[in-house]
Amino acid sequence: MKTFDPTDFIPGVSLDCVIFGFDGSRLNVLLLRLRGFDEWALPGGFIKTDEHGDDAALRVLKERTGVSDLFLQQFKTFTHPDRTKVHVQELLRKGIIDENAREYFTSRFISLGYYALTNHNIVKPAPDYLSEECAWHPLDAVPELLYDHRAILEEALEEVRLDLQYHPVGQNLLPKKFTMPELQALYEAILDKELDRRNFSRRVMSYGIVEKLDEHRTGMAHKAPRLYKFKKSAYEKALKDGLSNRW
Amino acid sequence: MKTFDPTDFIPGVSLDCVIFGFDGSRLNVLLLRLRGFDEWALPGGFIKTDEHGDDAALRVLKERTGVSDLFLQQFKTFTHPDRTKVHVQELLRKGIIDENAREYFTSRFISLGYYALTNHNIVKPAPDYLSEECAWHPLDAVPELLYDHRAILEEALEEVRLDLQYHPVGQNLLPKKFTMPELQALYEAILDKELDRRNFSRRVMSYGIVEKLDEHRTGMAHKAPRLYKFKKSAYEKALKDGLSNRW
DNA sequence: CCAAAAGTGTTCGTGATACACCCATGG
DNA sequence: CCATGGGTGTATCACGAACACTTTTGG
Repeated sequence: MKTFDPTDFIPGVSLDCVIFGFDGSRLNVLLLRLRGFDEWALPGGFIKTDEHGDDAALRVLKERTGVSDLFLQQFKTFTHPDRTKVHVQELLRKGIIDENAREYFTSRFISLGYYALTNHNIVKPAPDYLSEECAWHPLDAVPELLYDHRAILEEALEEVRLDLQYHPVGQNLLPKKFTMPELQALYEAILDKELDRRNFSRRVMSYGIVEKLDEHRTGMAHKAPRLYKFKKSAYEKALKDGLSNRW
Repeated sequence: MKTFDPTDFIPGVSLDCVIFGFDGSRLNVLLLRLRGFDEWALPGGFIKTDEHGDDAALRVLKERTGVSDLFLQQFKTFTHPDRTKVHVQELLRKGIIDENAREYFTSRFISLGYYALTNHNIVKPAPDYLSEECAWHPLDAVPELLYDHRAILEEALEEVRLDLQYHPVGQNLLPKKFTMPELQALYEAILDKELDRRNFSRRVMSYGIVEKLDEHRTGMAHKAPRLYKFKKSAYEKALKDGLSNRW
C-alpha cells in the first residue's frame, strides 16, 4: 500500500461517513479502531485536490466496504474549531502518522458528514492504514468514539429518520426481492419504533414504489411470505420528488 | 476599513449566504455586485482560523445586513472542483483583489451554504470591500450570478420549502404582532402557491404556536384584521422537534 | 351602501389507526 | 394439529380540501 501523501489532498477538510448497515433486524454502524486506541472512529478520509466531495466519500465507502453503488447523502458540515483537538495530540504521540503527514494532521479540520445506507451482508469491512479493526456495531451498543464523531453519528441518524418521512428507503438495504415483513423490519429499525403490519403494507403499496411478485419466500417456518421488488423508475422518482408534501 | 489578510482565514473554504427577505408580498434575495462585474453574487466570506463556521456566517450576515439575530441554517456544502473556475480568472484580471490575497483567491474553494430568513425592512444592505452594490432582488427576477451561486440559491430555496413542512416560520420575518393574512402571505411567497385562507388559519392555530391578541390592525381599508403573536416557547419547541412526523 | 377583505362553520373525502379474522407452514 | 407468523378486510376518526355566508371597514 502506498503511503499517505498530504499534497494529494486539500488541507483542513476531511469527510466522515456514517455507514448504516441493516442486518435484518437491527441497524448497525461501521466503525474503525485506530492502532493503539481504545476508542473507535467513523470511516473518513480526505478530498483529493481535484476531486468532488461526493466522489471522495464514494471512494472512502468503496475502500471500507468494497461496495460502490451505495446510497450516499451529504447531510452537514462540522466546523467547530476544536472538534478534533481532544484526540489529535494523542494521535501524533502514538506515532501512527508518517513524519511527512504530521503537519497536515495537526491543523484544524472541518469535516463533511455523509451518511450511507447499506446491507450488512454485502459489505466486507476493511480497515484503513491507520486502523487495526473495522467492524459493525449495533446502534444501541456504540463504543466511545474519537473527536466529535458521536455527535456526527447522532445527527446522521436524525437525518435518516427525517429523510424517511419523505423518501423511500430500502434499495441497497434489502435483497432484490424482499418480503413485506422484511421491509417493515427495516423501517422499524431505523425509526426504533413498532409499526402496524397491515397499515404498513397498505401505505407502502399506496406509494406505488413496490411491485407484488408471484413468488414466496419458502424454507422458513410458518406461512411463506410473498416477495416484492422495488419499481425502479417509481422509486427513483420518489427519491427525487419526495413522497408527499403537507402544504 | 482594514485590508484583507488571507492568513486570518482558513484556506480553501468559503461560505455563501442565501439571505431571503420578505417584503410583505414577495421573497427577495440579497445580492452583491462586485466592482467591475455585471453579474451578481451571494454575500459570502471566509472562516477565521479559530472560528466556528456558523459564527462566520453570522458575522457575514451582520456585516451585510446590520442585523444579528437572524434565523440561520447551514444546508449544504458545495464541493465541485471547478465551481469557481469560470469567474476567478476574471476576478483577478480586474485587479480588485489585493496583491497579497491573489494566491489565496486562486486556489480551489469549497463553500458552506447557509440560508437565512429575514424581514426586508429591518435590513440595511451594505456592500463588502469587493462590491459596489448590495441590493434585494425578487426571486422571479434574479440576475446572472457568479460561480455556482445560481445553483446554491436554487438549493437553498428547496431547502426552505422543505423545512417549512416541519418547522414553523415567521419569527424575524414578520413584525412582533402580525395578522393572519400577513403570515399566510409569507407562506405563499415561500411556497409560490396560493393557500386557502380558512384552512390556513385553522392549521396554524392547531399547531399552538401563535396566540390570538385582543387587538386589530387598524388604519387600512376594509375590516381590521386581528393581531397575533408567536408563543415563544412553543415556537422554539416546534423549531427543535418539528411539527409532526408521518411514521 | 357597496366593494373588498376578514372571520367563522360545514361538508366531504382521503388517509391513518385500530382492530379481527382467515391462511399457510414446520415442527 | 397447533403455534406462529403472514395476508386481507372493515369501522372509525382526524385531518385536509373545498366551499358559503356573515362581518367590518373605508370610500
